[in-house]
Amino acid sequence: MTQEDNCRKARKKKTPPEITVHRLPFYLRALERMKEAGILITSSKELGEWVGVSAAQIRKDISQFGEFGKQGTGYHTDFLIEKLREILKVDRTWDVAIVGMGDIGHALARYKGCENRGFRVVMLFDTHPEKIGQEVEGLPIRDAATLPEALREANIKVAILSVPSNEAQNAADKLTQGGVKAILSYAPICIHVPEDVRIEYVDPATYLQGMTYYIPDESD
Amino acid sequence: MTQEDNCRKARKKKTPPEITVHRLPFYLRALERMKEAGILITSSKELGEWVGVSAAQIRKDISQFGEFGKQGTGYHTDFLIEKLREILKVDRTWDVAIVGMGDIGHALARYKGCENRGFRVVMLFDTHPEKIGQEVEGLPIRDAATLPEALREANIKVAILSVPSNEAQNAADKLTQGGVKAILSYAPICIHVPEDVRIEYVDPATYLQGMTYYIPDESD
DNA sequence: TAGATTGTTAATCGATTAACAATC
DNA sequence: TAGATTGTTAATCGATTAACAATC
Repeated sequence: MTQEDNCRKARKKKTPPEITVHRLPFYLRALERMKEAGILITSSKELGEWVGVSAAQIRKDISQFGEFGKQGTGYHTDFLIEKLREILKVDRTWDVAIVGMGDIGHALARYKGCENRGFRVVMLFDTHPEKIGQEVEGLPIRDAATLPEALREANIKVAILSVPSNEAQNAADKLTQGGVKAILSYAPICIHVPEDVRIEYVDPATYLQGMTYYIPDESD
Repeated sequence: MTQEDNCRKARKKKTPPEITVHRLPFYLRALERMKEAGILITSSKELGEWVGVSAAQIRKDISQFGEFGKQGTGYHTDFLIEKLREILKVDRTWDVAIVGMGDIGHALARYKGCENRGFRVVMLFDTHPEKIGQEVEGLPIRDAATLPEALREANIKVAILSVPSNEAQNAADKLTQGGVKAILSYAPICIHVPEDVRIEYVDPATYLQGMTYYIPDESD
């Protein structure tokens, strides 16, 4: 396929749906585990089984971003990992700030699960005077009042928000003022951010409440 | 509307889509905050603004479960809160077990954000001998080998899974053996569970990776 | 070549939105 | 009564699945 063809295609194709982009990290993680397991080449069928998605869905999703497979063969695990990392922009390491050093904030500051997956916690913030100055994992907790400037200076684009609900909107405003473009919020409320800022919600209680609906009432 | 009408309707109506059920906890949380703010009556429009959803969506979602509003008036905040709690089955307190007492597990054991929202952490488990026996928030960390029996005895239906990826499937199997019907997993991999068990994934790195895609490359 | 699997198109399915009659 | 807002229906939009030609 020539460059011209690629161009024509890119023009014709719509931007990939958000729901597709959100599945990519799962594909990436499964492929990394496959690689660890020594699987060098895989198929949409096999990958689908690993991530709990249909083979057609996998192919459709991946093909939105290019032609990374080979007919009759499948996908080279290594190559697809590399491509997905590029697409998701986790072929680099993003510096991350945590705002709100309660239990969740503390845990995330210590958590190593985001390392090697594109993220590194580099700054911690809180508003409580008694917390400011304390160290967690070698990082000092800074005064949240200094947020926008500190983030801008350090060119931080990604933040985790783990403050109480009633402080969340205010803290998010400071984050966006500081140039943050992606926020992971542990507060169970809708936060309003500018168009070019993404926000995702991961409050555990919210998720649990969505599951108890399906638990049948006691009758066993 | 008569009881007969209600019955006929219930028969005709399909079971509410999962995506609707998953929005309900957000509605509930917003309504609780409205109540705190002294808002006694609200509308689909106002609630929609609080949760970032269209008014039509709100009405459609809520009407799946009954007629809780009044034309020309809106919804009584208190009444709708009560109804949503019943629907989501969080008008009671669910005992929760945490499996995997790493940083996330520790944080969730201490976290108070799930209380008053239908959940209470009552049991902690880990496989590491050096952790077993330790206390967190007054709860002993138990041997994960005793999982199925302990859960069944205590009639625990809800669990949080915060073990490393490679232990997640195994731990989930023990949970379902113990009668658990809802699992909140912090491991970034697809876990296979029986049909009557729900599982939700909340790995922070996975969510962050879905957002960095949208951050434009440096050019500012 | 025969078998396998992709990338893509068309068909199906489901969710959201718009509109409005019902009614408080 | 006039104004407002629900619950619901029909129209639109988008996502998933099925099927298959292309091709390794």
